[in-house]
Amino acid sequence: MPRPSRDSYGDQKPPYSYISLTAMAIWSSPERMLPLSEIYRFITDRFPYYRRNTQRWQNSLRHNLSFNDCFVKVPRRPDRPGKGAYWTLHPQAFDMFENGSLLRRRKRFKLQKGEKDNLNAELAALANFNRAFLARQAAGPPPPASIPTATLYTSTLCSQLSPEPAELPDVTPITMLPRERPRRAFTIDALLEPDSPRLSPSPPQPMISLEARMAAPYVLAAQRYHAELLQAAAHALRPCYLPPPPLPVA
DNA sequence: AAATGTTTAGGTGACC
DNA sequence: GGTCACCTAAACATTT
Repeated sequence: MPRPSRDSYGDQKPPYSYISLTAMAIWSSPERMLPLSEIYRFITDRFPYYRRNTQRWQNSLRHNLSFNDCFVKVPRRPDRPGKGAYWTLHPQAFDMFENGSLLRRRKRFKLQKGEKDNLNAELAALANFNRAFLARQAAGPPPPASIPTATLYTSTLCSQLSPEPAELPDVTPITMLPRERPRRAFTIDALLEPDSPRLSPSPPQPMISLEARMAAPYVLAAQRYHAELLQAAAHALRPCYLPPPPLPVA
């Protein structure tokens, strides 16, 4: 399917659903996650049809973001304050679309109750951590006894963080992914685990491995997000929790 | 106050 | 006719 260029449908309504348009917008961003305002901007930039009646379609779009499990709300980083959260695609939602087409989904993406609860708990913990981080910054360095529970949560991430991931290849926003996708649990811990052997099958199959990597933009974005977050946290907490940096060798 | 997010409800068209 | 995906409207809550 051709990639939609700017104004590719003129004033005509494009044949994409709001879910498709939103996925497209998210997919086009370097971090594979966008705030609502940027999703709006992506759509109005490319599809003049949506420059009119903005209240109507934006309400529908927000409804879709909340209603559909395929979209995941990621709390803002503490160092990027602003209104609203970031939105991303659930990693397991990448094969929603039939034959890589955004025109129609194969089936509705629905998380099971347990999966949804886990995800919500993780994201709530992340949001709590952000709040605690901001409060801590406002109040100055805290005494060690006051580590919030969310720090425990993130400390488990520390040991699992891999180095800064390499940049993803630029992926055309209109083509969705082939079959292969990660099936790991959608918890922050699971996301930060190194790829399982299943994703890098033996004997090695470079194409599948690459596809698998491309199919997990949220994983990479989350890794980057948390690496930066924890770096900032470590920096802020160093006076209390970390040994001083080694003295330079004379 | 405005933007953002959630939820409920009703409707249409395609498909089986 | 039932089911599903999708669209629209609206009321309300939350956040900045």
